[in-house]
Amino acid sequence: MATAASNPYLPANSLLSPGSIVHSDSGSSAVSSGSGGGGYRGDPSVKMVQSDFMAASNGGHMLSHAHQWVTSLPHAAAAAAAAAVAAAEAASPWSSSPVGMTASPQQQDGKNGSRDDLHTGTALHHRPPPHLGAHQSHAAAWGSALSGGGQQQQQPLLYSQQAGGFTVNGMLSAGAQSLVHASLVRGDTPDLDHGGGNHQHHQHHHAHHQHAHQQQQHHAHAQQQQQQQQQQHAHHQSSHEVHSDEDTPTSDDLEQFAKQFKQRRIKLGFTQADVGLALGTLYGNVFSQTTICRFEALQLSFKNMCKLKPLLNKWLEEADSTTGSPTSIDKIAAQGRKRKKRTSIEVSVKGALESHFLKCPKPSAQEITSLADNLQLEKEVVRVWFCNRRQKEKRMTPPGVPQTPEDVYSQGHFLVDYLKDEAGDQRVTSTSSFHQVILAH
DNA sequence: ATGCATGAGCC
DNA sequence: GCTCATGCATA
Repeated sequence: MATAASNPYLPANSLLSPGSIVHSDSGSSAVSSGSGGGGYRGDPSVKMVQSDFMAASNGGHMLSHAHQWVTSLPHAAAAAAAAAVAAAEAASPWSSSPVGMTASPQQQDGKNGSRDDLHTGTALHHRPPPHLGAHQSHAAAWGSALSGGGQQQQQPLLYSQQAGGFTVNGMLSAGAQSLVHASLVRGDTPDLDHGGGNHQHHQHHHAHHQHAHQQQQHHAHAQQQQQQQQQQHAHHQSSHEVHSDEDTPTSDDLEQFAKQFKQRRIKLGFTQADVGLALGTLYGNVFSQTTICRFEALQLSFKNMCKLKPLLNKWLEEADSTTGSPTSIDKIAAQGRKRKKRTSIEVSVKGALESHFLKCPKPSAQEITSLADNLQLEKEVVRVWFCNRRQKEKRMTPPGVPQTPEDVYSQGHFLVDYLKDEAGDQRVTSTSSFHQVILAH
């Protein structure tokens, strides 16, 4: 169905003057980031024409006409692929892991280690969280993170400034809570763990499983930092591993942590959004509900998970230590980032896209163009769709795959089938519990 | 919880 | 133009 044709977002920033700052390259765009421009939502003053924005932000290519954002597609030409879609949606090809320590996900590779503020608080990594008692079979780690060029980029640190006063210490500064307006503590009782639909708390056993080595042999890469030895040590400590925030966790660690994190978070009565904001006020990096959610669901890349874990871990510690303290949360105005209205792609069209994706995950510009033409979608929309589709496949947890063994069976088999991939990419994942279950099955 | 989108950095 | 981290908007 067509999305609203006109969508006047309200840019609060100074940018987007059709004639002044038309930059066609991303490199020079100083548009976003930094200097909280003020939320466009809260400032309904300016209106702009979408086409202008379009021309300015996307390499300057013009659309056929003004409101081309409308993406509707009447004919259901590719309805046949619908089934495939469903399947593919749920299945995410994982490769098996390289066991051992073949891969070492480097979070920020050396070349552009500009992201320092991440470690602002790393100094106080003290008490190891009381977690992890369940299982541990970190035989392998995800090797996925071996990017050829290592193009890690990091956020330009937005909103680091907080209006003096609204947040004391993120949201849980012990002792300071009194002066905080405890307005928004979710009224829910602090000891419900059904809260936001959290249901999977049981742990399953994993059989140690390590197979199919799939080493990354992209091209010669020589930058290597030592950071994975710790896990090997902890390996023979049959009780629980003791990883400090510095080392590289295994996928099991992450899985464990994510689960525990979610549990604690809910117990403490915080929403994902709260946490995201707290991280911002505590460490200078705000994160959205989306990100927290994806973290908990392991829907981020391994590298990304590794990067966020320390932050969340510290938040957890804080939160745990200040039990029962009401906290404050404030909205920090969203960035003045005018977005194109989300295009809603029809199911039938998605089906078509899916089938194409299965055949060719990386269509050429030309193919994209014709595909877009056939589906009557904007080329850019199609391009982005493929990008997102590819990205989705690289996540830790295949979308829709539940964490419980039972559920795994129901849709597990095709997980295995999709264990294919094109050449250059090795998103090696390894032993994640359910994966093993499937294979063992 | 997720789909579509933005943008930095790389090629 | 791609990847990757991330998020607004929405189902």
